[in-house]
Amino acid sequence: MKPDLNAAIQPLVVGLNAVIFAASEGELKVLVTESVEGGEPAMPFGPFNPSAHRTFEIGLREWVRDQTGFELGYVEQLYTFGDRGREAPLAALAGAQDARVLSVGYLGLTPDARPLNNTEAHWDSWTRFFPWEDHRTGRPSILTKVIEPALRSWCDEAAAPGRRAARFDRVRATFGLDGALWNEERALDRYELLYEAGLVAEAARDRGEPNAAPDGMGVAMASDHRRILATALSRLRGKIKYRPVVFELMSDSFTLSDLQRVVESVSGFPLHKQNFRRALDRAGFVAGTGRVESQTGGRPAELYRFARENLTAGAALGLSIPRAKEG
Amino acid sequence: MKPDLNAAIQPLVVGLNAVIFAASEGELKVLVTESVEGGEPAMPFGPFNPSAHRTFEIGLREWVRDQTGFELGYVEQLYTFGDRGREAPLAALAGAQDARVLSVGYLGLTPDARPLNNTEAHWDSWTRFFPWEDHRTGRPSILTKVIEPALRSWCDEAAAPGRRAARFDRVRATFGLDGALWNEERALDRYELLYEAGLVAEAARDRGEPNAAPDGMGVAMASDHRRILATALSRLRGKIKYRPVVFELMSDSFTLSDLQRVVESVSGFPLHKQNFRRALDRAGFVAGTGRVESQTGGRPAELYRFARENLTAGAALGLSIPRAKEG
DNA sequence: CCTGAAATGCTCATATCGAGCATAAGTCTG
DNA sequence: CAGACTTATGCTCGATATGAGCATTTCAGG
Repeated sequence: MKPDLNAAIQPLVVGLNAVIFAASEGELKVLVTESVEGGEPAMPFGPFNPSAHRTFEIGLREWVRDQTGFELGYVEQLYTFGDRGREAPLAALAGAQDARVLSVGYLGLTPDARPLNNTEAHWDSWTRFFPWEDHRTGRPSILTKVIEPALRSWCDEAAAPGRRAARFDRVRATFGLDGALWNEERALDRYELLYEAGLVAEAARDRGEPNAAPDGMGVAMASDHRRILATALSRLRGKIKYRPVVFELMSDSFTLSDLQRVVESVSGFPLHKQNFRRALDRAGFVAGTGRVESQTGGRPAELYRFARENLTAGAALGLSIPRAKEG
Repeated sequence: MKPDLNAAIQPLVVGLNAVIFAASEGELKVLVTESVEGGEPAMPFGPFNPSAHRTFEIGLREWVRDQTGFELGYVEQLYTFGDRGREAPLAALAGAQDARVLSVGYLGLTPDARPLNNTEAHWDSWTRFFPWEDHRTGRPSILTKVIEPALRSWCDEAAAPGRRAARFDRVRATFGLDGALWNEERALDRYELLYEAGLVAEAARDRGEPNAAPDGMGVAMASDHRRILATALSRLRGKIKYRPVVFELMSDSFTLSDLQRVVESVSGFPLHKQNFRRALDRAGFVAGTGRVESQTGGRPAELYRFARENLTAGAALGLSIPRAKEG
């Protein structure tokens, strides 16, 4: 009955994975490193060195600094990935053999996409990896033209009628089909479902089969990095609603339209401008600075700043996301 | 620049930690195992064996089955704990030496506190460990009599005036002092703050000092298990609001008062009965079964069941928590 | 000075929320 | 067996929040 931890000392490597988001020109970007051997893009990751680092976070910050020259700001732990089968692609990337690889994923946010000190890392819009998640200019055509038909036939492929129905229920809820609502927070569920249905390139790759994914399904990433990115996007989309984390993505002063563009880029939906402002106002998140920004193309906009001092007072710490009618 | 994962192969043990909640008689209970050597209660935990288990979840389920005879139902990953300093207490518990110990914490929910097949594990109300979190019958006196004064003087202990103010802001927001609202989801923040302020027994214990915590601050647990339990409680309190997870704690049929009691026990607050029902109703989460339960002490209550079939249809998947005025 | 583009201000109908009153249907007590 | 008590359940009302859209303001540029 007595647990014996020593029994578990086996080849085991813990990696740290960072999904780092920044906003530039109203677009949410992610820090991407081109992988060394494969042609697939990856995100900053590296070993956790237990003798050097007192905590994961310390290790991560050092790691990211070394690899990208970038100093992390806000950081939170995402998820720990430990399924067998992650080794192969990671070993290819990093030279580790015969060891089980666990990764602790972290989400990092930072005000702006500062230039990087090396050429292997760059900022990329997340939409490259998840084109079906961007509804800012209407429902993406890839959904209607490719994904929905493919998923429907994937449902039909199931053997038993019961399993067909179960598959379809899942597809329906996840992708907002047949009247169900599209929930932007379920980005991870959608990616996992697409993987299961073989509609993203990683699915066949991980089984050693030739690519069978349709065109337009976004750029595949090394190992399970795209899954980790989906985890981060889902988390951020959820968190933004109940913690004022967007401001971690903004610089010191910004116009309300800037802020709105960033929130839209995160959530993937257009917002109703007036209602967005009203909500901000009520929450007391922002305070005017008196200065204005006149390069707006129209009436100059007042510059605002994040009103940290009001935070403890207010009740709700979330940003309401007043979706506009799609368009 | 090329990451070398092999460099990180060092004594490293990954443990799995399970926080298992069940509801019995309207109380949320947690599965507690008495630790073998120390006198402190612990929660089921054990090594993750990478060669035997394809995923954490599989390892965890097996582990819990062996250790408690209990079959897990709903399970979700909580957090991975990796700070240095966790080894000492864990080594004492489990005989591991000289290795860095990481734990992947999991939250498990199960309908009812079934009897267990051994005497080392039992169900315990979470309130034993966090008495300050139970506001069902009003603000707990330990808050007013012990915690608030102690925290205020902890604030004053800070050297610089700026640090005093920062401490107080944190205390105020975390514990809902001076007009700020008590947010039940911040149970983890509260535990961590109490730890930092030396008000829970673990704080002095981990530094090898004699206990300095006031009486009534709940039962200390082995290693950082109480922190993990706080993480689980926070997570559950949050999750209940946007996913219908409460039903994982209910048996097949239940009265609405049963359900309400469980939600109250989770959130630590009394709810407004009529509004709670209205919200349930609107969300379409429950369906009447026609049968009634007459052992209520008053008018018999209809028995309801979780209406899984309505789930995909509805928009909001959360349970609204209409707090009643404290009392 | 007229026009287009944003920014900003305001209104209105509707939905939701917090609170409390009222009624129903059992058990318990004398 | 009536009346008290207890819990379940139904319903209403005012206060707020939300979704939608119209109106006005203030720039830049011809």
